[in-house]
Amino acid sequence: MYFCYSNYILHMSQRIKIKALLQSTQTDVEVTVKGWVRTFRNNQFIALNDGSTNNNLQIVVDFQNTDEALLKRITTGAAISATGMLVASLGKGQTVEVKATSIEILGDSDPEKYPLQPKKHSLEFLREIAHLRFRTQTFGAIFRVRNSLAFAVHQFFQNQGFVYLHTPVITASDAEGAGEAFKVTNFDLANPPRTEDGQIDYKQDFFGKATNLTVSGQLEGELGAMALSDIYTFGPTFRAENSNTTRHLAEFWMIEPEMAFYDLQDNMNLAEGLLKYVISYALEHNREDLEFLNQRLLEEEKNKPQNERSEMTLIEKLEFCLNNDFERLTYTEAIDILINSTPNKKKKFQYPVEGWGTDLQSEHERYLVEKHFKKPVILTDYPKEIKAFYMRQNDDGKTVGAMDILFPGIGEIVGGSQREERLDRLEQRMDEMGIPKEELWWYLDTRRFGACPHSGFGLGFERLVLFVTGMGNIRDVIPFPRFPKNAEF
RNA sequence: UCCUGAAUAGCUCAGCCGGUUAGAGCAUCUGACUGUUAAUCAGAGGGUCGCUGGUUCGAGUCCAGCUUCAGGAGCCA
Repeated sequence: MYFCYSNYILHMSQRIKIKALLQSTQTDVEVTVKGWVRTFRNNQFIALNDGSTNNNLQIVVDFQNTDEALLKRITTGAAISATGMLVASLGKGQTVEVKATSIEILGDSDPEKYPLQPKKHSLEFLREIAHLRFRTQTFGAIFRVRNSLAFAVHQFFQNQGFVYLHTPVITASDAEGAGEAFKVTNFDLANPPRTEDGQIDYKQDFFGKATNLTVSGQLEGELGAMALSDIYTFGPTFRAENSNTTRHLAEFWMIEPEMAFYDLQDNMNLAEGLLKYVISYALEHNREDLEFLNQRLLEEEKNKPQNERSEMTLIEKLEFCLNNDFERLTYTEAIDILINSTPNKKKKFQYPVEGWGTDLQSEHERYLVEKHFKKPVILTDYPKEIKAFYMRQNDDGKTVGAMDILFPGIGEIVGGSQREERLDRLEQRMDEMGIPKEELWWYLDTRRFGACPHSGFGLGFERLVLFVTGMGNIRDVIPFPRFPKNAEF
């Protein structure tokens, strides 16, 4: 249904979303609202929320003229429908309220059993009741922001003529080396068919070969880009790593654009542009939610010692991110900075930075982003030994055209590269790294027929949501997180 | 997977050097009050102290193993 706010008010018989109502300037009209009771104060005031906004609508009940049995059923968590006059509020804390003429209980909520109380709950507890945590202010705000970010991602790419490409969720190639994959089979696991030498006989499996859930859509994405020019994927990705951290999930959503005729600079420009676009979109369209999350973070950090608190509030951090260019430097330059850094000289790093060639540890990345530059950093041109086979080899013979974007508090949010388009160089690297060329014949075909310079990257969607909402644990920014020992709900 | 820490009422936590009947705040229930903002006031109910074993006259407390959770590390997005 297409609508504007004034239309809303005219259709009195219809249910009105609370967001529209609170924005309305019209009062003294009869309205019907439906939602869930957050609290019922003083036998008189219902704080009603329907998820359209973080703010509650106050429903005033004439308790002296209302059936007592009905009043008893207005409990935290109950779904109700309320009809009454929208009036200017007599109390403080809200501009308008609804003076109810009738209240209907749509769904009771037994207060003895309903786990959510009108009080602060720990994020750990809410994680255990993830099916109900949407009903809290924090999670309502998080998932509205997540929604906006997802929409903005599509809008950013669509505005530039990118094609949204659906790469497969089930794949046969495990050659990418992007992490442990979950196996996909319809064998009876207790008794799988075996070959004569006792190996599991995947020829008899559903796909006639061993298959797994995708760990990346990149290789297929490249195939699309070699005809459509600019594509992006945005879908679920699966990693069977035994990762138990605040920034890893076994099932997460990843955005992977691939662009023909893009070099590494173009690639970085696109990634930085994307991040800034979606952040500004959220700031514009989710102001109230972000202000709530901003406040939540301030409250949380009150309990921390001064030196552990953020220098900027959440919203300041997001705005700062928009108003400053990301710092771009090479891996080699980063190593120089780290070697000469105070913590390295004072041996404060757990892993001392001794020289060129090793991968950066989290503490090194954090130093660069949070202490040295104090803004997002793009690191480029890593040693080829620590990067994937498909990255374009630089002329120096030791580095590749990789780029990682590091964000404060998150670490790596984007990982990408210019792709190696030269067949001989690519095959040579695959041989060196033990990647089976036969399995990836279709990938190599793009280098045989009309190869061209091209680039792409992967953006971890939940890490983006983590950054924008200021939350600390990735398990709190996806509705139902999957991680080792947990696939509840 | 490794390191550190934790697990006590529905939730958040206290419980000292091992010692009688395990406490508080909030929530819930009952009553009072009725323009409240996590309402307030009075009262009540609510516990296999994560699980299994061990030490001990005696274990919420000490020891071992396991499970789960949190934070950090690795793998990465």
